[in-house]
Amino acid sequence: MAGAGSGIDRFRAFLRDRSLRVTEVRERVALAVLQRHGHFDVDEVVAELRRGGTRASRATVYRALPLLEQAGLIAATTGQRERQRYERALDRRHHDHLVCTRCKRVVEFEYPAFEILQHKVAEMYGFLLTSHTHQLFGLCPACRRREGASRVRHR
Amino acid sequence: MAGAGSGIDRFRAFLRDRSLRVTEVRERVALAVLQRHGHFDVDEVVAELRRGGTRASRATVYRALPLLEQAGLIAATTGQRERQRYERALDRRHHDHLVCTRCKRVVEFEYPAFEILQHKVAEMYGFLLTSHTHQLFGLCPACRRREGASRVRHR
DNA sequence: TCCGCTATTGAGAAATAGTCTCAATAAAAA
DNA sequence: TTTTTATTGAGACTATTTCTCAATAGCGGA
Ligand SMILES: [Zn+2]
Ligand SMILES: [Zn+2]
Ligand SMILES: [Zn+2]
Ligand SMILES: [Zn+2]
Repeated sequence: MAGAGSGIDRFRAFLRDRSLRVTEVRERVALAVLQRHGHFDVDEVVAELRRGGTRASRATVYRALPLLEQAGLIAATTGQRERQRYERALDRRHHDHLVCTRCKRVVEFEYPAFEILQHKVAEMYGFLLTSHTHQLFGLCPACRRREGASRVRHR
Repeated sequence: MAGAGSGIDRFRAFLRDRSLRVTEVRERVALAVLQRHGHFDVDEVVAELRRGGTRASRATVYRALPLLEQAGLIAATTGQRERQRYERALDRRHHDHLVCTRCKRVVEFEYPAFEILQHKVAEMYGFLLTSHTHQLFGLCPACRRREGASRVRHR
């Protein structure tokens, strides 16, 4: 298991790869999150940095975390925060959603195996399951095709 | 398949069950959402009502939708909107989360079948899967036990 | 049916979370 | 070292949701 050191290296490589700058603050944030054990949010990172004598602005941390995520150093544990939406449930079977991240198209899918496994997992940990969120994100067929053209996207 | 009528009845029963009042506005909101076909958000409901001559305040609709959800007339299609959180991903295997809605405890689980099925579903619809959110909500063992005592909770 | 109690409503204020602006700073290239 | 330009910080701003409180309206009992 590699430590924070190799994480930093990977992050630097990631930044250079897309001609982003390897900065003091970005490295501090990277070190801070790599030391963490559990789950954390933006302000916890800011606080951690401050404790270590680095005063980074919230905006900067907000900007850094997605980079660390893209570099594979951290993962978001809560989905993408968007406006709450609903749909009719009466007389409809439960289903989950496949969402195109480019055109926002939503496809509904019904796949009972998921629900069965979810209950199995809950049972395994003694939880009484009451609900779940399950959304798959990706590119829909149309956007996949279009994707070939619109290439690299520097920042 | 039962129409909006039986939905209203069910909603009334739900309200009476917990000594909540069956009001004009709540019924209007219920009717509005039961007519809907696809996904919708709060403001779309407000607009729909207004079109039908009912001027309900956004706050009221915000208050009514969770009731309709609890009554089983509608379902939220986006997870629970909460502050974004992260966790270290480097040198960790992917996992999803089981969250206790009472004490907020988080249990991590790793269950490869989910990821395999997710890819299968994506493929089925021609999507190129890039990420997902998958969280299970319920009561953890400790809170389940405690739940026996703390009963009905009137509003 | 009318009365009284209190839940619900409306309107806007407040809270919450995240993004944007822009002048100052600091990487990296030359 | 100089030049170029990405990044930073601080706070303003946006978007979404929740809260506050006076006015209104269900609902149970007389
Ligand atoms: Zn599901
Ligand atoms: Zn749906
Ligand atoms: Zn997963
Ligand atoms: Zn986790």
